[in-house]
Amino acid sequence: MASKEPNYWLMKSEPDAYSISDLRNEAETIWDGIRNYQARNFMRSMKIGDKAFFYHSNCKPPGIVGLMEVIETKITDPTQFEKSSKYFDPKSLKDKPRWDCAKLKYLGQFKEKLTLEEIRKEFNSDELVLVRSGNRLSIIPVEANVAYRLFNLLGDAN
DNA sequence: GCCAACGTTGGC
DNA sequence: GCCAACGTTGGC
Repeated sequence: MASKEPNYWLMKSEPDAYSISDLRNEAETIWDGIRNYQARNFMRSMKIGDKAFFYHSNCKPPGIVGLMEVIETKITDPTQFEKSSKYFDPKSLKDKPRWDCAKLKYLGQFKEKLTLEEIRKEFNSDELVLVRSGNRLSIIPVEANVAYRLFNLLGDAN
């Protein structure tokens, strides 16, 4: 059976909390700590083999820094049950977890960060919701044609 | 530090 | 079900 084209995503992380360097060192990670239903639902719809742009948020300047691949899905987020975690959710039940996530593997880091400012020059908010002012969604679907244009802007990866 | 853009919560 | 109050995200 021929493999399907991957879907593309953009996933935000504050580099102070978890950066592309951290992922490069660990090779793979579960994307835990998502506590927004829309973002969770997007993560639920990820398929193994999908690609995701790693976006550094809340830093100067924010932008796309690397590329990842989805290697596992439907993982219960363990932090929801950890009392000491900032992501602890007292309303989540062990036999009915509220939060789950995907596992991502490091594919590469781009030689140059593609900044939000540069992305704004190329895309409007209908093409890529990331550039909508006030956008807070931490996991964003990316249409294939938008992904190809991003790759053109990004150039080579290491 | 400010604030726009939401999502969530809870009273009614 | 409405909506005011509140909290969070994240650019600037």
